[in-house]
Amino acid sequence: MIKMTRKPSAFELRVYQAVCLIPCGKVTTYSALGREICCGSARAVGSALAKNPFAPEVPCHRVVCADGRLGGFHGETSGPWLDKKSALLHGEGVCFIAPDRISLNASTLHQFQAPPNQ
DNA sequence: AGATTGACTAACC
DNA sequence: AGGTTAGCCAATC
Repeated sequence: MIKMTRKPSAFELRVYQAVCLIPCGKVTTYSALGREICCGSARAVGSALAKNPFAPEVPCHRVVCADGRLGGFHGETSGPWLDKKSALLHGEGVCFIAPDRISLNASTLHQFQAPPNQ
């Protein structure tokens, strides 16, 4: 049971909102998210998602590690939920290079900022 | 208020 | 190529 004794902080809400913007079939990394919203520490982002009070509302499964691994899901770094995360990403058209690894290509990674040059 | 942990990342060996 | 160490930011104890 995830602790939700308090309402999410502004920082966490920022993370949830950013994740919510990720379109289907694309993913983002904790660091990329952190850089976009505030700081650059993926830990803060991951920590926020770990509490994720908006489970199905926020497509937290679209957030993966910078290495291309899935990272965690439902507050667990391993388990049946991780399998679900991979299944969701695969179902959305994400390119997998391994059962637990996805291809972090420009087509797979979602960019928050619109392309500056085009 | 201080110390520890956490869905991370990059560097080093 | 794989395991360990150090760095970061915010939340929780």
